[in-house]
Amino acid sequence: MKKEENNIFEQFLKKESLFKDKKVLQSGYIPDEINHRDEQITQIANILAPALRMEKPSNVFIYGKTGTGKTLSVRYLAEQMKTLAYNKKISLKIIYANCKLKKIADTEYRLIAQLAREFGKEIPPTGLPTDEVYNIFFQALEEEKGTIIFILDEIDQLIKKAGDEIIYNLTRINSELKESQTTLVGISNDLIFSNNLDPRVKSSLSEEEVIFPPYNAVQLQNILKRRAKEAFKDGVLGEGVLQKCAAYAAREHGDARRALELLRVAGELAERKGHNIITMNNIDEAENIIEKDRVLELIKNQPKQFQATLYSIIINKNNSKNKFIQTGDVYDTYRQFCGKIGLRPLTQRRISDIIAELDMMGIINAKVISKGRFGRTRDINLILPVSIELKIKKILEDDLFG
DNA sequence: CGAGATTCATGTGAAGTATACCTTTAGGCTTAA
DNA sequence: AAGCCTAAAGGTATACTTCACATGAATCTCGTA
Repeated sequence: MKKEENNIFEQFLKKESLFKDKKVLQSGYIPDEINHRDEQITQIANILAPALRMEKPSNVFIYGKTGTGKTLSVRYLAEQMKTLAYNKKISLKIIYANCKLKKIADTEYRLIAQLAREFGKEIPPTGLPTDEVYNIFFQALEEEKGTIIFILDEIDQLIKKAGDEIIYNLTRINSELKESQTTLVGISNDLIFSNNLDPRVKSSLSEEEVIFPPYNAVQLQNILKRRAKEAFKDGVLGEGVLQKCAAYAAREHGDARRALELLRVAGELAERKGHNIITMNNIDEAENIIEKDRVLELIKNQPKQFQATLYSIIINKNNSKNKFIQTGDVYDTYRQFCGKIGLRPLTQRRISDIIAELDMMGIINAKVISKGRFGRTRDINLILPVSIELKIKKILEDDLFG
């Protein structure tokens, strides 16, 4: 421990970064130009353009799987419209809300409250009658005196949880407003979910529809190439790295977001190891890390009861060696476990729901099956690699006992 | 032997309860004139 | 007297519980060949 050379961070600084501009690869980044989405962009632009002439644009419904550029394209257009409106002094407000974020906009109340907050209204997280929130919201809209466009991302999640009345109300608000007009832009990952909608809602929401098809491997490569050029310094990309990245992502319905993340993490990995070139191996490692991080992060943020339930499932899997884990078994271990750590046990009814939710999150795989004479149950499986499973177990133990 | 009844272990829907938080309101206290 | 604070009253959303009924295929039952 003598001089600055021995400072551990000294080495870090000396090491030359592979990145030129890392944020280009991060998820919120909006590039100047969007590849392979010209058709969709002009389509949406044409639909929304009337807003700039103070006319009401039609509502739009946008479909497409994750990472097909929906959010990106819409935000890109929103930016452009905002600047234009600002320059020409047109009264136009565009509000973006992601309905998937828990505790922010995943129920009717929260969504409306969140939207109202965008107008600078103070809304408490709970306590107000929903009508009241609607009133505040309505008033905020009226005060705006102009065209307002709502972009509701991942709207399918919201509707699945809270029903389709919200959308109905939102579309109807428009006819009651005097000074302002609103347009809804719904973005959905789920292509078939609109079939379950109330027909009234469906017709009012999808006055126009735009579909974002998945990128194919070639398109992904182009996107990656363009971004990589801005993000990395010259010559740090190993042979075939981009291709591999693209191929990985194309395998999963052409998810560009994933491809970019893969590339970024691979870059970080290579950098941390002190390599000055990114290799195919880094991509493989990145793939593992991303998946692991996603799951671990998800699990860490779960409520205690969810964690306890998951823990019981893992215990059950290791103990019984049964090919099938049943709800009843899980519940038994769960109860015991609750006693051990002093957690008030929930009913089986609730645990059943929790298991279903864990399934939705993709942490476990639970299928309802009937076993004839032996009743009916969920057949629960952990779908994660063992390496992650152990880590999860550790995290849960830390969280639950600590 | 096969059609229909039975059965099990849990799924699932509806309605009720507990909790946490919100606003409003009224009474009591403080303060300034 | 006006202003401010506090506690109580009245209300809501959400997570959870309670109750009751629904499921669906392996197994049982029993009539029939």
